[in-house]
Amino acid sequence: MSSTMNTVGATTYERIKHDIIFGNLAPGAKLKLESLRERYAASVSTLRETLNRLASEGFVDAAEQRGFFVRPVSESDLTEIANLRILLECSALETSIAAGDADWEGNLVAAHHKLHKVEQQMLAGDETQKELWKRYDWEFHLALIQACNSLNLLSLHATIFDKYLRYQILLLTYRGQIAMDEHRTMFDAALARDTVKASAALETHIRAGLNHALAAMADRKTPL
Amino acid sequence: MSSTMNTVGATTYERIKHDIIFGNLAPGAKLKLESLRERYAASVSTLRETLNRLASEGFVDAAEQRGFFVRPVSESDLTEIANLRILLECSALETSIAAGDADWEGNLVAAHHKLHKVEQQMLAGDETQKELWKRYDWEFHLALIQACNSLNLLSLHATIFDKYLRYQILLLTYRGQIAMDEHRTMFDAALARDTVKASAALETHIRAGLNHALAAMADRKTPL
DNA sequence: ATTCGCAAGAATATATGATATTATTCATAT
DNA sequence: ATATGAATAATATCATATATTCTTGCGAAT
Repeated sequence: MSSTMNTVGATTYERIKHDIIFGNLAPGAKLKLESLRERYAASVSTLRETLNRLASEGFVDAAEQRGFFVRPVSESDLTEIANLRILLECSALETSIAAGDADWEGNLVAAHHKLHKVEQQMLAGDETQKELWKRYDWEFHLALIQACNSLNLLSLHATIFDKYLRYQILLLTYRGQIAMDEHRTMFDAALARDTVKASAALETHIRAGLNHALAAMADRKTPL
Repeated sequence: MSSTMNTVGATTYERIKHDIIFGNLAPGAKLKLESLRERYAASVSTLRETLNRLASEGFVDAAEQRGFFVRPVSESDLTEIANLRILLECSALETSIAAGDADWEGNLVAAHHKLHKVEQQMLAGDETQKELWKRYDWEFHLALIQACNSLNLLSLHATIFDKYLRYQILLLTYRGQIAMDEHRTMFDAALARDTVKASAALETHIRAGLNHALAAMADRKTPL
């Protein structure tokens, strides 16, 4: 997420991924290379590189000889993603709490502080902080599992988290005070090294977010 | 894995991935585009597409402006991969056993039969069947979790399985009779819908394979 | 009249070789 | 030994050529 991007490939990758997650590229939309070339000012070859990357991460569908499409959304897919996030993040959280050292604690305290602050602002009605909230939410969840000692796990989790985030953005679901309390519960349990409680709180947190999102998906007038 | 591949990109992807998993491209090796061009008879752009895909799956490391490398191997990486396989595959197995229908059972019986047959041949000293054994082992494990109702989970698992496979091939570890018995135990427990027993057997199976591979890695003269 | 089959043309995806950028190497000087 | 800088090698990017799929329109059959 660093702001200084060297190569064209890296920047267009970040931009397209961002546009998919934030709904600027609608679910199911055809990604015509010629249109993308104008929009992102990159050559076809460069675009194909990034689309192939995004395809293997699951943000894009690649149909042999027929081009690329933004991965569609569905209730079943959202449910799968949420369940996977629970599986991966709870597992990582448990090992992380068991292995975390002073640095881990310090980083976690900082991350929670920043998240808490922006959550209070949003609760007070300041909607302008949405981008920041999303970022601090991510950094808090990452800080929790950072000490899990598995780069492979962290990498898979990061992708799943982004997929989950897309649904959150798409459905504009912010759960306010409740989510804030859940974060606090996780934070306290993690610092107290209460693995079971922290993991349970995390599962509750994600499952509540899932139900909230599924409900929003159900009473949507416009189909996605 | 279909033998008929249309596009150059798809075939080179399969070939390079295969060569990494089967050690024809050594861990850590530099993947120079010009060399690959000769070896796989594809253009630079096409190769870059496949290398980017393989990079986001974790078979290749992409170093900004410095090219591509075969992902190195290490004991810690192997341990991470094995733990992830346990996490994903056990979870999938549990839901699959709970949800599997008659088709699932039928397919599972067939898969186990084929695996068992080739395992007996290998036990009798027929080393020529190694490729087939590897394939049937994969198909058996896939058949077990096929009914888990999560394409996202199956997709992640497939990648992890391949990474685990690379270590198995690299270290030439075949555990003979014991692995055969473990497969039988899982198979029986799955058909009997004994979720707990099946899951425990799977974890034992993977953990034993991990220890076997770690031991082989430790007493290796030639470093990887 | 409507559906189906099929060819010609348009649109699009795939693949290639050429060019521009960036890293690495190696000789030379401090 | 370290630093400097030209020569070399490799990567990143592009514009274009080739192959494939999609669309359209026409005619034949039901």
